[in-house]
Amino acid sequence: MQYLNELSDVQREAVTTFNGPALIIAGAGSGKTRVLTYRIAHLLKQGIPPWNILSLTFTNKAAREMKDRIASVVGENTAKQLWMGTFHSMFMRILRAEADKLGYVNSFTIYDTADSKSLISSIIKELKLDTQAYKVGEVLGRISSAKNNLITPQAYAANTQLVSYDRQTRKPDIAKIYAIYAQRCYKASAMDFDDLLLNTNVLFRDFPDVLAKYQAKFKYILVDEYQDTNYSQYLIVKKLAASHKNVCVVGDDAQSIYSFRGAKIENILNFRNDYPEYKLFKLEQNYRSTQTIVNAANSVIAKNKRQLQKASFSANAEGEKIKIIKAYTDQEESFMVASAITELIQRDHISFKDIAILYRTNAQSRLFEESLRKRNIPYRVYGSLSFYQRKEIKDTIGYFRLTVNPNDDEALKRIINFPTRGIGATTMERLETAANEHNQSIWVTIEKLGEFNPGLKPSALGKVMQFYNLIKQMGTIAYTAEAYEAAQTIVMNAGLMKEFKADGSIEGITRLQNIEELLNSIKEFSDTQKEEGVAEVTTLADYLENVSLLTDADNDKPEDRNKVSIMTIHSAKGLEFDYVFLAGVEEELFPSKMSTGSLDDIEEERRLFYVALTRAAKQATISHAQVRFKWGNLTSSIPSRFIAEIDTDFVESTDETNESGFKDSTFGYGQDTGHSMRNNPSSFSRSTPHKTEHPANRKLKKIQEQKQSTSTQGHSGGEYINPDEVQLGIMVLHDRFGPGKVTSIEGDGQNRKATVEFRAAGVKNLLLKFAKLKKA
DNA sequence: CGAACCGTATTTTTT
DNA sequence: ATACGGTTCG
Repeated sequence: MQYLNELSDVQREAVTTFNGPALIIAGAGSGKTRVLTYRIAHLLKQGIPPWNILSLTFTNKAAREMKDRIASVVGENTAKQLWMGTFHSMFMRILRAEADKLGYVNSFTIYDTADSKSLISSIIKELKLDTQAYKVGEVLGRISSAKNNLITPQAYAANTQLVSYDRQTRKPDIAKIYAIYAQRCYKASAMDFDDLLLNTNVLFRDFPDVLAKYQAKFKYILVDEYQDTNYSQYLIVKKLAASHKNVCVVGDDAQSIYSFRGAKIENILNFRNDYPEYKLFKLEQNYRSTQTIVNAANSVIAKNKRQLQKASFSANAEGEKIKIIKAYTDQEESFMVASAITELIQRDHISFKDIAILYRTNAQSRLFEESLRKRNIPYRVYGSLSFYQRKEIKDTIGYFRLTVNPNDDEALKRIINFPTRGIGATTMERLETAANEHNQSIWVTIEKLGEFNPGLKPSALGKVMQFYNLIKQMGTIAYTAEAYEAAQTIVMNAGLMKEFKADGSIEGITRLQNIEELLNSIKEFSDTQKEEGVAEVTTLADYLENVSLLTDADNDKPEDRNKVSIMTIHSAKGLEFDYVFLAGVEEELFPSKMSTGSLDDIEEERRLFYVALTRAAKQATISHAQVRFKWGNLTSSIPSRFIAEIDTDFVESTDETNESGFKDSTFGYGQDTGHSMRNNPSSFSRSTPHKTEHPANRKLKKIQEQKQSTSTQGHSGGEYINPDEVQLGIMVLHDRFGPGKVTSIEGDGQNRKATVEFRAAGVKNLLLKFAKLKKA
């Protein structure tokens, strides 16, 4: 039991006490993963067969890494027989085995968010509802949260609270949409992400013998990130553990950041009620971060009301204080962060892989990409647009999906006219109407054209039949042929290669490369399957099962191993980096504008901030900008309240920094608001964010107003700028410290772009902003 | 039916 | 700004 020596006392206790319910409260960096892996290794060493252990993680990546670590203790052969993965992937596996009981084919499709949205959008149009009132994302959100709380369409319609809420928000027909949506998914033999959990609950509820089977199978259950489980997940675990109660949950209430997805922090708070005989283990020592970082993070999270008692501490070096980068604009922020990274690399010889830039929203990634690229710093962006969400990949996979499950209407609608084969809107509308009338998929409708009689024109009919035969002929190979060959054949026969090759543009070439990458990944997948002896022949159907739940983070390429990581804080959960740059820490961005409504929302944002800080092992740097481009407009921002909430002992203070951690000497908008920031620094931090408009912004707005009014040209030298007068070197667009100088003009006539350079006080002379000038 | 054009909404976070 | 959806013209 060599591994037991590598653990602290509490950790060892948590590893070796393996019977009965256990709650492990694991603060950030407390060696949680280590405890989980050793606990499982320990179970295996006790002679528990791996297939009796169910271990649920938050991401595929976490599962993979944990499996590897367990393999190094107990051997690969044992480790790979563990049931270890995300809730979604594990219960998908069970649902595929039991699909017939719920009336699905076992090759059922997984609808991703895009599929769900597209289906909901067509239902809204079908019902002739106001698309302004019924926003697809919102409707999906309502449906999703209903599902996560195990509320069926019938139950939804009968739930007075939900219905009256919908009525109040002028969306009385959500129940109806939900019902149709569920029905359509069902007839397409498709499940969305939430269905994987919902249907598992249905399965366990309606088939007690099936539940009993899995209860007996999974003698030991472990759940990671328990604070981020939703009701649906909670209930699955509860049911499975009901007889033996060997359930070990690990989590940290301070890191609960997924309530928008239905996660219930109560699950971890209420564990003691469900299992009164539970044992509690508190892992409070942070082995990851410096004392400064841990103390700083603690000082912020202390502001939250709802939390379990826990004293997180670090015995590591004190470390450097948290740095604050105050930038004038978002562009400058990215520039300064890139400079700081360059310095780390050149002066301190830090590896790229030990550095991360974190932010609140994906949209912030672009500027950092640009500034890193300019300095030749290799980086990898996680999240944003995943490989699998690229159009060409979705189109190609659409063919695979349709051949595996022809009832997959969303796939069919996606590709029936791609590449274009003359099947247009009218034809599709007729087919869909007929399909809906008979409550069948579009595919079945095509098979029964004679019977359903959608009234297609002869020419359309011919084209539809041609498409039908194409897919039909591919259908057989999807289940029989080797995945890679099948994929290649389909890509060729569908005319996809021809379509992609025809486009010689840079983007077109990238698309082609992406398709090749997809095909390679299929080959890789079936090779691994063969090596592991999973199956003799890996079919396309097998591949699809695997790919449907993959995310961007799962697509790790070897060449990405030493790069700076750029990602949202949410995706950084569970990761750690020596140096963390936390960017865009401004009011309305972080905390998000959407989350400033209620105390609960703010507390979740604060937990998110806590997660962000505690990703850093050696040093955290926080940056914020005063002016940011948002929807093509300059908007001014004030530093986030969270910066002021950090105990000042842990924040680096420069002579320009006041006690709340902000420089007060740079850009105040005193002239506009009537009170200068310089005289009143506290108004910067705590008070409600007041909208002070940046002078440059005001000027820009005027230009836009002018653009819209066809009559006035504006007067030169006055408040308006006459586009015709914008020439190199002239001064336009005042900021507080004076006018900006036009340094370059691109394009001509209607679409000129002028680059205007400002000189901001105390800040280097580097601000570049442009105004798009159109002739009125 | 398809390409080109125009107007509008978009930004919270993800399995 | 950009991407998407809707409309219009060929």
